[in-house]
Amino acid sequence: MNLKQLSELLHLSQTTVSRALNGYPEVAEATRRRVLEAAQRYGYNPNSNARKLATGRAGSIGYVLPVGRNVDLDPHFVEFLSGLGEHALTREVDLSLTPAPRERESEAYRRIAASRSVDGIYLSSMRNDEQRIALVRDLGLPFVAHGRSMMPSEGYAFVDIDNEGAFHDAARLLLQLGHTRLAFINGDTDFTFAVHRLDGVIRAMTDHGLPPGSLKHHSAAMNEDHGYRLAMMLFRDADAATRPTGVLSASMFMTLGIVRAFNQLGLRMPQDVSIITHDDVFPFLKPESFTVPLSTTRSSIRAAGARICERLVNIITGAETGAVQEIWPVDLIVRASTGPAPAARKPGRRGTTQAAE
Amino acid sequence: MNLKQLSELLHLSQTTVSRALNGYPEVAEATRRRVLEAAQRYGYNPNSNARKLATGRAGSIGYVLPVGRNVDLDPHFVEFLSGLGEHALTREVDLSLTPAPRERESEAYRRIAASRSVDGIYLSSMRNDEQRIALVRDLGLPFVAHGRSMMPSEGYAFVDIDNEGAFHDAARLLLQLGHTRLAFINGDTDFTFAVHRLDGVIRAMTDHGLPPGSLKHHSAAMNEDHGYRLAMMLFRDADAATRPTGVLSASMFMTLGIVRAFNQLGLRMPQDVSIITHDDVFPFLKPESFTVPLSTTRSSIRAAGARICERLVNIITGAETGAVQEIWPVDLIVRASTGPAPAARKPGRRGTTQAAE
DNA sequence: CCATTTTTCCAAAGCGCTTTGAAGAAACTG
DNA sequence: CAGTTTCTTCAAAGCGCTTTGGAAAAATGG
Repeated sequence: MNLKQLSELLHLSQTTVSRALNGYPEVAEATRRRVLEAAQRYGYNPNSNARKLATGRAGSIGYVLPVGRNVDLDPHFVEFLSGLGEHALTREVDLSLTPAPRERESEAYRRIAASRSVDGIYLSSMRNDEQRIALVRDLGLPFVAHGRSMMPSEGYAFVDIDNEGAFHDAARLLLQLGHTRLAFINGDTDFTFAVHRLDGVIRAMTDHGLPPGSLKHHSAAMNEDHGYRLAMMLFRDADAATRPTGVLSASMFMTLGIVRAFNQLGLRMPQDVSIITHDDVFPFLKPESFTVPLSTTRSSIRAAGARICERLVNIITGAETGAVQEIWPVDLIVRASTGPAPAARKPGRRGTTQAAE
Repeated sequence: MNLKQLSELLHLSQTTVSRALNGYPEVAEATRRRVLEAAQRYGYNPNSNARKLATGRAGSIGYVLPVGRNVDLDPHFVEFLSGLGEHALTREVDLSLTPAPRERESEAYRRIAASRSVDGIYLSSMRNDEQRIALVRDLGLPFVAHGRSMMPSEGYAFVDIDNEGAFHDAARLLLQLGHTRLAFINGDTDFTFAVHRLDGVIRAMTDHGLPPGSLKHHSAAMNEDHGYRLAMMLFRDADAATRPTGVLSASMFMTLGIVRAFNQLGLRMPQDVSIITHDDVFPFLKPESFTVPLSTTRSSIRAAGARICERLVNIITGAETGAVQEIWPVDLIVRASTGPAPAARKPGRRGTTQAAE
C-alpha cells in the first residue's frame, strides 16, 4: 500500500493525503480524520526511502563503528548506546552504524557525508591528535563529540565530563588522608580523557607540594587483565615502606584486576592501600558490589549518550547553533575503599605545610 | 555533485555513468575507466536514499533496540554487535538500530517492514513465548534469530549454541568428580537459553541417578549483584555437610558476584566448592583472570554475531533459502575452579553405580 | 448580490538514482 | 558490399514521496 493507492481509495489527491498525514494546516479537519483512519486501517506506512529522498532528511543519526583486529568495542559503548537510544526514541530517529576498520575510517565518514544517509553523526573515543573533527566539519556533516581533542581547533559541539577535576578531587582526597605515595593506573593516554585525568592528579599533587615525578603512573587499555598486571608490577616486590598507599584507577574493569592482585598479595583495603576508581555507572557491575565497596568518581555514560542525542537532534533541526561545549561535573563518592594512610610517619598536612613555606 | 552533473561533465548520459560505476557489462572498458576516474576525482558518491528508492534495496540490516525502564542492554550485546559489524563490513551493509520500548516493540517491527528501511533484521534474546517470529514472518521481513523460542512454529532460520549440551556436560563433569549436591545459578528462565541449560543439568543428574529435585536452582538477570545474593543465600547459613559443593553459573558477571560471596564466606575453590561458568568470551573479562582460574563452557558470542550477519545477507540476496537451523557445539574447558568433591563420604561413582543397578 | 478573502484541494514538478527499450556505431557474416 | 549481429550509448520512465503554484469552493464583507 503506497500513497497513490491510498489516495485513489479515498478519492483524494496524493498531495492532500500527504498533507493530512504530516499535519499540515491546509486540510480540513474532517478529511484529515478520514485520511488518518484509512491509513490506520489499511496499515499504510510511507516508504522511508522515498520520503528521505524527497525531504533530504534521513531521520537517523550515524556512527562509525570501529571493527577489526585489536579493536574492542567495550561495555562503555553499550551504555552510551542505551542512553542514545533512549533519547532517539522520543525524537523518532534511528541509529545507523557503519562499520569501518580504523585505517579506513575517514573514507567511511566521507561516504556517509556524500551519500546523505544520516542527518548527523556523533564522535566518541576522542584522541589527542583527533583528525575527525576537521574532517567531518569539512564534510559539512553536523556532529557532536563525546569528549574532546587536544588539537587546536575552532570551536565544536561536544559533551564531556570534567575528567581533570574529577581526578584532581580524587587525588586531593587521598592526599588529605595522608597518602603521599600515589599510583595512577590510567587508560590509554592516546585518548584525551586519560591525559586530562593525569593532569588532574598532577595538579592535586603540585598543590599539595608533592613532586609530580613521585607519581607512579601507568596507562593501558582499560580491562581486568591490565589492572591486575599493573597492580602486580607496582606491589609485588615492593617494600611496605615505599610502595604506594593510594591508588587511582581509571575504570571498574581495571579495578577488578587490581583488587584481584591485592587479594593475592594479602593487601587489605583500606588499611594497607586506599583506592578510588572512576565509575561510568554500569548496571551490571556496581562499585558497592565489591567486597570492600569502592570509593568512586562517578559519571553516567548513559546520561551522556542521551544528552548527545538530544543535542545532535537540536543541531540538525537548527534549534541549537554555535559550538556549545558542555563539561559535566563529576561526583566524588566515598565508600569503604579509602581511608587514612597507613602508619604515616609525618602528620597528614606535611605537603601543604611545605607548600606554604 | 550528483549523477547528472557528473554525466554532463563527461558528456555521457546518466545511464552510462551509472552502469559504469555499478559494473554492468554493457559499457566500453575505456569509458568505464574514464568514469571511474572522474568519480574519484570529483568525489562523487551516489545519494544513498535515491539509490535505495530506485533499487528497493536498503543496504542495511535492522535491529529493534530495547530501551526503557528495566531494560539494560548488556555487554553481551556489544560483543554480538562487534561480530555483526565485522562481517557487515565485508559485505558493505550498515546496521540500523530502531529504539523501542518493549511494549511498543511490535509496532516498531511493523513500521520497519512497511517503510522498507532495511533488507532484513535479526532477532536476539529469544523468549519462551516469543511472539516476534510469527510477526516478522507475517510482515515478510527476512530475518535470522540468535537463539530460538520454545513456541511451536514452522521452521525459521536461527543460530544458537547447544546450551543444553553445554550444561549437561558441565554438570556431568561435576558429578563425575563426585559432587552430588549441585546448585545452578541460572539466567532469567523467561529466556529460552536458560530453560535449555536447566534441561541439560537435569538430564545429567537424571542420567547419574540423582533426583532432579535435589538441584538448587535459582534464576535471575545475569549480573554481579544477583550472583552475589544468590550465592549468599545458598551458602551463608548452610551446613558444610549439606550445602552444595558444585555450582554452575550462567555468566561471568554472575560469577564475579559468586566469587565475592565465596571470598567473604571463606569458601575456597575448588577445595570447598567447585564452579563451572558459561563464558561468552568477553575481551575485557577473562575466566583465566580470576584468582582461581575458572572452568568454563565457552562459546564466542562475537562469532555468532558475525555468522548471523553472514546468513542474513545470504538470505537477503537469495543465496540461502529454507530454514537452516544452526546449533553450535560448546567447549568445556577445565581450569582450576573445579576439583573433586570435598570429603565424599561415598565413593565418587555412587550415582552411576546406582543408575546401573 | 458581487467582490474579496480564506479555506480546501489538486496537478505537476521535482528529489537522484536505476533500468527498460531502442537506436546508432562498429564488427562480423557470407 | 548488403545484411546481420554485437557493442556502446542514450532518452525516458519509473521508484514513492514532498512541495510549489494554482484553481475551485466556501466564507466573508460592504
